[in-house]
Amino acid sequence: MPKNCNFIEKLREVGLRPTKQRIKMCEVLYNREKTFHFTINDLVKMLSEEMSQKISLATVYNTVHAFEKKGYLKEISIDSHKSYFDTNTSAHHHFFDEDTHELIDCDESDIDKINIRKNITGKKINSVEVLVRVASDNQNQK
Amino acid sequence: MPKNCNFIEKLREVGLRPTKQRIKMCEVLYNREKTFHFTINDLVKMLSEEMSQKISLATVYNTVHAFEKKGYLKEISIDSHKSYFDTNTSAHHHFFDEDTHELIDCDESDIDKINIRKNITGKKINSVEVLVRVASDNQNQK
DNA sequence: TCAACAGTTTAGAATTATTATAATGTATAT
DNA sequence: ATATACATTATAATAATTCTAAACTGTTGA
Repeated sequence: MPKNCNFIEKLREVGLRPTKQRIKMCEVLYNREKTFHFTINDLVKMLSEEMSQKISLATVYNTVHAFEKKGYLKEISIDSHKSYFDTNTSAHHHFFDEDTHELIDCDESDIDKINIRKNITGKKINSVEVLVRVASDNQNQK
Repeated sequence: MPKNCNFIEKLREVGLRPTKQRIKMCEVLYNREKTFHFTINDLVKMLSEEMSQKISLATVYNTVHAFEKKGYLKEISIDSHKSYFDTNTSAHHHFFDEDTHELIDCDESDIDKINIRKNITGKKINSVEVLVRVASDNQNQK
């Protein structure tokens, strides 16, 4: 698929140089049907599988954060030990499966709009995010 | 205040030995009007100020996690870089001030009850938590 | 009361995730 | 084509957390 041209343009639009590594990352992240969630570790694995030459860990970190800053990726805080990222950058909520450590998107229709009545003086709301933790029904429940 | 007896009993009830260090931690954490939020770092500082002898960092980690497992503390995920804990273990939501990195409790009345329409087969909901990120109104907004 | 044991604490080493550094490489505008 | 500014790389550094093994201390039962 010659989608790379799109990525080159996309990168250029937001002021990122379309380097080999960034284009490869775009392919891995965005050349797919659905958005998905990953940790840096996941991504490194995916990249090293897809690429002939290896990619530096530092580059993956830098590029992911560059993408995040530009709004290509969203970071999700669930677990203080790992950073999860989401290629779905729109405002949405998540389920987190505590058994498998898997993140699942909530559709907009899954949760009612959240109405916040409290106001912190001098502060504006940047985001409102719901995290629903789920686990297997029968076994241990925490 | 001779509240220590309560702590000794409380610890015993959940099967934790009432050692000097754990009792001290109970005092620092629960001998106060209001519940509060802290990071391990905060707690180490508070403890070293209050105690004559120093307490090992490893002990603080172990004991905090022991408390968490027993339901004395709740961990809150906000930031992948730091673990925040809350002495308020009831289900409630939070504001996070991105300027000061301060956590603020939501009263129950501040947010409507959240209704989740999606069901993950075979999984039960363990918790539903809302995090509202706020920041200064005028300056940078991310 | 006291010995023995199991659970705890401790300091420091190890681990893990992440970030900084400095040299080398490369995309871009001229 | 070339200079320059930005990227990438390997490695070192840092930060938070966990592990380890030895010393210590509540607890239990004699």
